[in-house]
Amino acid sequence: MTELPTSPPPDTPPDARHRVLEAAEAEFAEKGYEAATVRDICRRAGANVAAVNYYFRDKDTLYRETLRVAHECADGEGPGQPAFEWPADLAPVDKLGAFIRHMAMRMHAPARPTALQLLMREFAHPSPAAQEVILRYIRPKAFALRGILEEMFPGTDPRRLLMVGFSVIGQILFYRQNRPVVELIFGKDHVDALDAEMVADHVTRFTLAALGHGEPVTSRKVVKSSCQDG
Amino acid sequence: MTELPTSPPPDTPPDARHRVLEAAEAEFAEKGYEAATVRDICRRAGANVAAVNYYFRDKDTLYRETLRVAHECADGEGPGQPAFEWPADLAPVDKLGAFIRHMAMRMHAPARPTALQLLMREFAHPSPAAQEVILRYIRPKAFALRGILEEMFPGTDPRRLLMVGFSVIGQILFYRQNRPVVELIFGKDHVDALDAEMVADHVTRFTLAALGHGEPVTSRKVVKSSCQDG
DNA sequence: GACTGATTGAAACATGCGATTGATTCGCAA
DNA sequence: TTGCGAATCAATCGCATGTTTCAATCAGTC
Repeated sequence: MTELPTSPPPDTPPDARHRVLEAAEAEFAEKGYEAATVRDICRRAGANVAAVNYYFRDKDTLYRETLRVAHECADGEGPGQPAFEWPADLAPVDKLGAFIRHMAMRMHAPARPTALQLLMREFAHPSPAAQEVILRYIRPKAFALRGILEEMFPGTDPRRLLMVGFSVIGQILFYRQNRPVVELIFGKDHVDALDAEMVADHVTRFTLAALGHGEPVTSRKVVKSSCQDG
Repeated sequence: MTELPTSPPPDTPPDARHRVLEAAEAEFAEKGYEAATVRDICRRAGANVAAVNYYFRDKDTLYRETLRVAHECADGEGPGQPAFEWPADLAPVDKLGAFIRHMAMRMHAPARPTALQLLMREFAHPSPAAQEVILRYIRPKAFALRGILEEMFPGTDPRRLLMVGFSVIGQILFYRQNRPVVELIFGKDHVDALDAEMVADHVTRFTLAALGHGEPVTSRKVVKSSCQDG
């Protein structure tokens, strides 16, 4: 068990270790752990097959490390830092709206798409290596949402608030987790038309209406400007 | 390319072909296509490795066939048959409630758990072999929901109704697709406490409130009688 | 009982995988 | 230049996988 070489601080041009790490992120995200091969990863990175053994110990360690940096780079938030920072005097209702919009944006146009793709894969079928990542990545956001809901409805049954939170997150995640199926059924065009802004707006209104704030979603009609559909 | 042997009608005790098919369903559902091996499948089926080549051509064909029967057995509905059949004079609002309850039940306690697990795996990361299955399995349900919503809100912008449908399905699917993550964050006990009945009830009230029917979800508090509330 | 086709069994084959080796090259200080 | 550790490379090893083979066994028929 010798010491593994680590990369220099990120001021130099991308060295082999970084290239392998990025290639691994892409390959693992696209194909999953089993289907991705170290040969493909190294070919993609322009490195030799031995690099994965030289910089990381083996495929499994490479995967864990890839998962770790993906978690750190998925969005700009480092671990321990507050997940969201609004003006503290913001009304709870507006906090909820900001939360929804924030999450919808992050799901629709993440800072690092392949990283999020990899994490989503882990969330669907968590490997034993993913527990820590899951806890650090999602837990704070879940608790932030719960805090908002508790602020909005103090004294409400926790199970109810839990399910309300799930309703919020479930609505947003749907567009991410089931996009291929939705595109297959309704056509890619109709799905692409639903950008992050529309989704965020809809989920916010749908949720607030369900919670007794604002009017029902179907009361006001969408203004059909130039978009063609019946 | 010779003819593949097919099974006799299902009146005989489970023959090798059926056993392999069932074992394949379980293995593919648990591990995914790549990680599942034909050796494990055959060992689980109590059959020889050659059986997969004898009854099916190869692993890929076995997978497609497994997917096909999983689609047929996931719930009692055959292809072409109407996905839902209520009294036609049921009020649209009640149809929506029935749809939600039906789907929540099917997701929470499916007739054939491993089959649904396999299908959900395909929905998350569709393989080229899954398109037909997806179209036949989900499409009718999606259209049924859309029909209900159109009936409830005639003349509403289709995109809006589409997103409303996604909100409904997203809420329900969340409990299925993200159960491991939720259990990890909030604890298995708290999640197990949310049975299909509670989920169906919550999603129905949440959705109807968002659509202007019924009171907001947080207006009435849950009566914590013993454990199960009505 | 002997023939025939369907089915099963154990063994082997070919391939691609992850992992490893040992030589070679590179960067750079002495 | 020389020397030395870091980094890279082609080549290979052991192994698990999907697939194939072919003989053995079974069920039914004549």
